[in-house]
Amino acid sequence: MNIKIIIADDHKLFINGLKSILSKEIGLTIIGEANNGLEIIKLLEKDYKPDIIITDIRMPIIDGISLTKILSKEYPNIPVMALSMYDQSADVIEMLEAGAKGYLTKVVEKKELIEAIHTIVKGEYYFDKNLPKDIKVWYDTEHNSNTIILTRREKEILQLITKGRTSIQIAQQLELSRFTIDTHRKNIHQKLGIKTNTGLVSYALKNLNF
Amino acid sequence: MNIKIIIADDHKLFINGLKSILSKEIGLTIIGEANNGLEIIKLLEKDYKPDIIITDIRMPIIDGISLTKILSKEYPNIPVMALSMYDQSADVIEMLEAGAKGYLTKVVEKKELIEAIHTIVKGEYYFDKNLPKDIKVWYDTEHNSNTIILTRREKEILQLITKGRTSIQIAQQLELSRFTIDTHRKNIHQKLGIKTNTGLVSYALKNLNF
DNA sequence: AAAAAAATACCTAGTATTAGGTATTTTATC
DNA sequence: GATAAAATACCTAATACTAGGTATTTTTTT
Repeated sequence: MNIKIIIADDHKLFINGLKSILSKEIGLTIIGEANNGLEIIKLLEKDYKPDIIITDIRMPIIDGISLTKILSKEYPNIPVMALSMYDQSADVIEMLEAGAKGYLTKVVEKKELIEAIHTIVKGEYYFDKNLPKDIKVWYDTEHNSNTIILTRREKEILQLITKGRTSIQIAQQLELSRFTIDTHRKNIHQKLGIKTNTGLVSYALKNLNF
Repeated sequence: MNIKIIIADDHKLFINGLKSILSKEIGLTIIGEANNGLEIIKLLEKDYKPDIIITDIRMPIIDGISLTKILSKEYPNIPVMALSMYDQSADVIEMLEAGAKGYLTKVVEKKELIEAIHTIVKGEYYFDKNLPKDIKVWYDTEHNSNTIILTRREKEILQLITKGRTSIQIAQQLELSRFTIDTHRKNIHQKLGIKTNTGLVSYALKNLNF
């Protein structure tokens, strides 16, 4: 499988370096590059279909964090990996909260970069080994990407959402309050990092057994 | 595959007859019966999961047409087949507009009944061969179950809906008015007989190539 | 038995979808 | 060139979802 990549960084030299590294790899193709977040969005609107977006955090016009927030809402199926100079927890956490699936600092070597890309495209997440290790713990408990950590109730409700039921219908069927269903919904959103109903259906049909 | 059936008819004798016929068939199980539409809904709320619902049109409390309207909205994945004494076009069309996937008159023989059940459970539709033949033509052009009769624009919009876009986002992307998108949405709803966003995603992922 | 996790319920406010219209313009097809 | 089909746009009102909370009870785990 050929992995299609878009890179965003305002340091053009860095993009060039990355391109020369990645273009030599079999199975990786850079289909687009951008110097800020807005350009990424424009590429996607032009129907570019990357398997992963690699982005810097600090960029003009639309920065990496804002970009990731937009992408994780509008293009939930395209994973974002941060590739940044900064390794402060605050940056990392902001990026991950925005929806990024991985975080590398620019000191990583080629091998780790490629491993990270493959890991993220597979649907898992990846953290730079140099990052403060509480980050991984935090992410695991907060998002938990791979193993489905939905509770029994949450799975039940997700299944009903997938079948097209509304919150009120689910509440009636399970003899619960509408508010309870909405709370579960929000928890599901948070756990899966998916914030829309349609995204949930899409996720459930692709990843779960229903 | 064992097909689970629920039957609704206010003629208890008829239900009994149907039961005795169907229960002898391998692969068919009647998991519930009801004497009116309301009872069907109650069964479903009790978590009965039929693969098909066979219903009469005229019934007390909630009639077959109202029932079908409710079901096609709340349980869009459970197909409804009408089994009725009446073969007037008006009845048939009302039933089909409500969302029924097939229509048999009670004069059909066992063989055709069983064929109809299998056909509908497969996701196709079925019409009694005795029905006025303009019905089938009407249904084909109106709903068109098998071939996708969505226009280019409609497909494009459905694809964006499946990706989790809102009407406003789609409007921005295609440089159209939000109202236009909503109109297309409604047309898609009507053509596919699916009235919810989640249902559309579900349909698109299962039946279309995206 | 205490702590943690899961499930429950409520609130407000904003945004989005659904359902019921009507109506004009553009593009294909006959 | 006429007709039909597709695409466009607008309106109102109701319903549903999303996002940000808080908070209690029940169940499980340690």
